Amino acid sequence: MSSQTSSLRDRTRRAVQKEIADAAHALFVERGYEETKIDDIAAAVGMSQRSVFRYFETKEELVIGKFDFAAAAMLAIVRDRPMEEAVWVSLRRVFDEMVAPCDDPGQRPAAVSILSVVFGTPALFAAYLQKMHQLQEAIVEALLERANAAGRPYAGDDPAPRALTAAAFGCLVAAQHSWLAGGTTKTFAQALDQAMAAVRSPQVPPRTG
Amino acid sequence: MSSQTSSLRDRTRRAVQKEIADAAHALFVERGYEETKIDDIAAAVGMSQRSVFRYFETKEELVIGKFDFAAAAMLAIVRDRPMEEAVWVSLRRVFDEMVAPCDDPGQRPAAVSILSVVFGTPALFAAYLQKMHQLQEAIVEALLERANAAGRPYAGDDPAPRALTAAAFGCLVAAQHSWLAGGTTKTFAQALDQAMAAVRSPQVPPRTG
DNA sequence: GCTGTATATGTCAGTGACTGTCAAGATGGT
DNA sequence: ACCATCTTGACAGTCACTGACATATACAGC
Repeated sequence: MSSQTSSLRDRTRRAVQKEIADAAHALFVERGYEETKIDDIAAAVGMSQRSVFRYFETKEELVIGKFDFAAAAMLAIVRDRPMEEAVWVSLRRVFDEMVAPCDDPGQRPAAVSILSVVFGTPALFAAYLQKMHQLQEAIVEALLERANAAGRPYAGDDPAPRALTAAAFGCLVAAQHSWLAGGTTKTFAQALDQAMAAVRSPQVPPRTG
Repeated sequence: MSSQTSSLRDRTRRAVQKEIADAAHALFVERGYEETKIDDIAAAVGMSQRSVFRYFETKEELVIGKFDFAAAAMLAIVRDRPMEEAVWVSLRRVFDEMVAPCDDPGQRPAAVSILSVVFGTPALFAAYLQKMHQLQEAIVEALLERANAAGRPYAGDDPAPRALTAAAFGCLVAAQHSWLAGGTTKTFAQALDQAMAAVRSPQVPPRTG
């Protein structure tokens, strides 16, 4: 019952998890998500089907589980941003966690292939939207706490924080869609900034043609 | 091969569909979605499991298929709104199709029970988000066509229409969530108006020149 | 009425994601 | 070396969903 932050067993577990996810990812890109059976993934890593499900609750988690890492970092960002900062700006900073892998030359190919599979597979996309919604709820919670700490709490039934966060996530997904559809020519940061500016332009709207 | 808008067979098919959906709905509310098997629904309407799947592609469609009706009406609204109207306002009018059942005393109990099941069942909620996203895409398409018809088309890569629509749908879902969580005390129209106002509060008409 | 064609339905077998269970094996601490 | 704990494979089972085939029912023309 050692409560180490990272025991040996924990580390090996993470390693095996990564190995399975990588093998699955490769197969998904190669043959497609639906066409790849759990047995194929199990065979690729030399395990039984049952053991794959001991590391991932569902097939979808093999792909969208990658966003769980970002989730923790995003919540930390909400808390660390200056309390006076406008919510919309803080949310944009939160999304930097999603932007980074897409615009970093090293991680970009992997990020694009993941997003392509997600956006190209209805079942996966539904799971992705759900995960974003969970994340959204957690961020709303963090925003409420931040407002409390700042001494200006929201009214109990004020829909503003939830609505703003939902709108921002809408922009995030819309930006991902546009960015992928446009052949990922510009940076994802640009696509996201444009989308978010279209909904809530800063004080002075930039020249609109 | 009669191409009537509503042949006898079409009508009986709709009737059977409604009968199945109603039976399923009752069982879902009574025992819960996951606990209700397709066989239970089939037995309730005196059919085989196979026949249920001839009327509904998936178990989820038994619930969220109800939104397909609204979808067609919503697209019509986009097209019928004055072309000068701000997109955000048109989207609010589009959502009237979702508001009506929630605020009409006659349909309200049914609407609330459906939304409760959807928001209370992760698998269903994921499917719901996906369906809203499909609807969203269709509405973006309609907005683009409307802009074309008005003589001021969007630039090919302008993320504004998609971002605005995504943000509006975010508000819709957030409002539904708040409305349900708050015990449906106020009207849903109020909840939605508040949410959408929080994102684009005083709709300042863009100074184009 | 009779017949041919299209549609609706039941039955059966099968796939694939996922779960519970149990026994055997590997591991880590003492 | 020993024991508690974790890990694994094997097996059987559930449930959503699909394809195939046979049968029944409906609707047409004659």
